[in-house]
Amino acid sequence: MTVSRTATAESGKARKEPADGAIEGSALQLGELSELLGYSLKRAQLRIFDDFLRCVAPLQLTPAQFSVLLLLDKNPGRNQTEIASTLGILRPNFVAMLDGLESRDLCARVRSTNDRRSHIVELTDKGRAVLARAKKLVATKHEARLNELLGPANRAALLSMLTKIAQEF
Amino acid sequence: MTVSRTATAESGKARKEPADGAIEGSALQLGELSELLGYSLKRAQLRIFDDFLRCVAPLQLTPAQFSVLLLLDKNPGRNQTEIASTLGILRPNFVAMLDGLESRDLCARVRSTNDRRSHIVELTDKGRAVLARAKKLVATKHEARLNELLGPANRAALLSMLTKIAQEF
DNA sequence: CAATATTTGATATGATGGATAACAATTATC
DNA sequence: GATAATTGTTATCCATCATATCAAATATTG
Repeated sequence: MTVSRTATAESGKARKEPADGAIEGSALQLGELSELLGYSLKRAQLRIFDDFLRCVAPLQLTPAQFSVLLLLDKNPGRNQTEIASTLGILRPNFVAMLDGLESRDLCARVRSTNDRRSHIVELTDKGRAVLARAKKLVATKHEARLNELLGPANRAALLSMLTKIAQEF
Repeated sequence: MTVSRTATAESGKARKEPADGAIEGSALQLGELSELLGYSLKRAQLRIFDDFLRCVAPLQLTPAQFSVLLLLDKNPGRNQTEIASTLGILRPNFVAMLDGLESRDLCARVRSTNDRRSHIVELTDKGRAVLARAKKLVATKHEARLNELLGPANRAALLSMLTKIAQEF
């Protein structure tokens, strides 16, 4: 869409009228943009990711990294291809990502004995510990704030619709 | 998060049991990932943008370009900084974007007479025509399909919540 | 079994979006 | 009139995403 982080401007300064049709000094009219679901979707997503980063900042985890750790925890014994594809990450791009996590000793590649081509990706103890702390931060800071804003019922409805779009649209 | 376009894998092939704990051959467990709002948000956003691109493909407009045209139409007489910042685009990045639209004769930069630093960005006639066609495509193909999936009431509720998150979170 | 095809992780590379610093021209402020 | 701020622009960097290709290992097939 567009919809970058903020790109602040309009610090509220005095304007003079421009003689042509525009209402100067005022905020621009979003118009039909505010009815475009994709636009609000993108802006909301950026906000949520920003807040996620803030909440998990002490652990230095991005949303993507967090999702990998979560997946590793729930799915032991899987190889890179399986993990990556489940998250919609292309195999080539997953290599550097794993390198990052492995270099921090959050997970480890282990050669599979069944298929010596593949690397089983395992959570390390440190990875489990970091994941546990991250989960707590996400739950108590990030998701809790969302619950506060929307209310539990609305939050559930929102999640349900988003999942439906992701799966069925 | 992660959440790329598709990165298809798992083309459904025969597996053999791995002797360790994992249930092979089955899809991976998303686990708590399916409760993470940010995750669903990102996946839904990618789906929506993909569909938008498909629907507007005949006009070769990205969501970002469409949002610019919409904004220009509703806000004549504004300069680059105002347009860009409203959409959350950083001024430097908006230059190339405008270049693209201007080279296709969808809009034009006009030196302001009041402030000769700034460029007023105007929709051209062709820009207006393309925008009109784009609006129709978006309404009849893209948004209509969403309405079909969610129902009008749910769609409105979804939009409302996303806007709230974008504005208040 | 041998030949061929496929899969896995990896590398290189390109395209795109987003962010910052710096600059010339212009305007605002003091 | 000197200094500061703003506008559009360029250059540059970083991250994400996508494709082609490769060697090693495995699967398939004749």
